[in-house]
Amino acid sequence: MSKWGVLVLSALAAGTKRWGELRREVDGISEKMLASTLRTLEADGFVARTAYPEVPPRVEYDLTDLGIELIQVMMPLVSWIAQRADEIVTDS
Amino acid sequence: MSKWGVLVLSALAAGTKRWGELRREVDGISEKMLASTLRTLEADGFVARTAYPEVPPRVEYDLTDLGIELIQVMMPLVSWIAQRADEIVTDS
DNA sequence: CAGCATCCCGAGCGATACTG
DNA sequence: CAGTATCGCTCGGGATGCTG
Repeated sequence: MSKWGVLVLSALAAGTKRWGELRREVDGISEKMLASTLRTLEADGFVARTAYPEVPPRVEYDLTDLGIELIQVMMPLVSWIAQRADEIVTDS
Repeated sequence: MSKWGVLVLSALAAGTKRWGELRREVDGISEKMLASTLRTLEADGFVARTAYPEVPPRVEYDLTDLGIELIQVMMPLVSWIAQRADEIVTDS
């Protein structure tokens, strides 16, 4: 899982999100990357996708139980890295 | 940090290791990847490199305090992934 | 609105060979 | 023993344009 996976997961940690919201909230992500990231996360069972047969179309994404477990064990690491970011020669 | 970074860090968690030991213990890593991984980890301050001016040359690697902190927050995630590996469509 | 298709480029990385 | 040098290919991922 890439950097984008972590960011999308973090965004969804706050609750259900629509495609457009994710696109806006996950800073710097392209449509292509958001799409493929979501497909991967869905395939891995971390997020659930719900499409509503409406016009205009509405699609919602939220974390599965597995996804919730994942961000819970991932959060300590992420915040630790965030805190230590200054001391570390950040890669990108 | 890549997959190799995690594996090398994990190997060093058990204590000081020499180049050859790491090469043998980190399964599947090439010399090039071990070299560049170690250089990155050293630059980021996670591992310390100690070269002894002997013949034949001997170089030892061990975790710094920062590196120890890192694997401590990383371990829960790694072991969680290891446990759930079956349920997840593993990528590579 | 929520995507998919295509082109393209550079970083990542494996294999192999060489060195102090 | 502990690396460095070079080649070549794969793949992430940005830009752009199209669709139901």
